[in-house]
Amino acid sequence: MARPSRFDTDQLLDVAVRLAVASGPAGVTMSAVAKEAGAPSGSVYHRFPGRAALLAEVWLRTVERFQEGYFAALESDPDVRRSACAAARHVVAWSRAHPGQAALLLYGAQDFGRADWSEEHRARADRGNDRVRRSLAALAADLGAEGHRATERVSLALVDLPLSLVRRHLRAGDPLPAHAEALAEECALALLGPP
Amino acid sequence: MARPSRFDTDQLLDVAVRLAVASGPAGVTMSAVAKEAGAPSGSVYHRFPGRAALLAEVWLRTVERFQEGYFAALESDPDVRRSACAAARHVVAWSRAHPGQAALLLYGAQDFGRADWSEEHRARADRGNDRVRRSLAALAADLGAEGHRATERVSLALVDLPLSLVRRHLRAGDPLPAHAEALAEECALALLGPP
DNA sequence: ATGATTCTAGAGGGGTCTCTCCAATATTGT
DNA sequence: ACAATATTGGAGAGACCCCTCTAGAATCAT
Repeated sequence: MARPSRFDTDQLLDVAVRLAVASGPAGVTMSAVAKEAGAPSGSVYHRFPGRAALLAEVWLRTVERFQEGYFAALESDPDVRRSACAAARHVVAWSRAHPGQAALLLYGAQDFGRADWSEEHRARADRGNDRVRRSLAALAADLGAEGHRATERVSLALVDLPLSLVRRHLRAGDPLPAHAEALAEECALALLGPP
Repeated sequence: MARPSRFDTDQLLDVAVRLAVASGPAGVTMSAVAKEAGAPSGSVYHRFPGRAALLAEVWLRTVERFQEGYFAALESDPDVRRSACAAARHVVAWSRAHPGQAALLLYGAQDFGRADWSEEHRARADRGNDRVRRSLAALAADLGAEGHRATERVSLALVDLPLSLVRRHLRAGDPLPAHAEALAEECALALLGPP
């Protein structure tokens, strides 16, 4: 029904990921993406109405890809503690498998200009965040510890701490060591407390 | 011996901190600092040879101010576990006392353009990092657990996890809750394992 | 073939930022 | 009073970036 595209959305987003890894979110400019993809700026603006939309899409695509497996891990086992371990491991394993996108995950939505996003993009981000929050609260409840504070501790164990482990190595430039998944699991179990 | 300065270094760095909190490291531009301080750009360039130097100074000043108390906490008690608790608490307490500078601490040197820093600035950053690494390794040894992996776990307990706790609240925009220090301490103890 | 549609292609305006440069100015030591 | 000096004050060049706009090319449906 029309001319075929030489530069499709995913391809441009891949370029954006590379640029963000190399120079941070600030390095993801419309002209940098165009140059790196070998495309004229017009093609980039044809796909994305502006820089804010590009940044939103690259962030949301990455987060949603990560969360897909994360949710699966969180409900992977009838034994809640085993699910928790799977979730902690998933953070590390996914980062190992996708080091570029993992580097993005270490930033926050704010670093990708959340304040300038469209209403839809913000809603999409909130949807994902809420889902994570609810899943972690449910897991905390299943562990027998309810309340805001217990959920906070579970979040630290299954999200922040594994991410910190990843950050520590990616920031230093070296790949994740072989024992990283095991370490994330041990730490998560220690934080969840005795059964 | 000369005309008195209307804009001294610390004053300009304070402005830089405010800008970084508001718009991230990318918002710390020479012209933004000048405008926010009510100074002409020439005055800013008189204090700092360029933007890289300004970013390095604002980052290093913040980190060094934080580390000052952190080292004291790490060696505050003959009982190693008590020192560890003090260190974990310090991260949260310092962030509570200095929310602006704490927001900077959640970034990394790379976000402040480390790649463009002078040799001196980089050496200064390395010196601080090495000192932290050594202190944590010594503490790990005192706990009876030696080796790379034990040090990594101690670092997670006494640096990354308390920082994650701070990040979680600052990113959301709310102040640190009253129980934050206690939570950091509990989590740190859980990660260090049984005595 | 023809028109409709989708996309490429890139020039250029308007803005911001970094950094340089020079004149003006206020203070101190003598 | 006067020279020395550290600093202010700001204009402006050059680079980069965001975005708009127009022209044309490639494809599909009829």
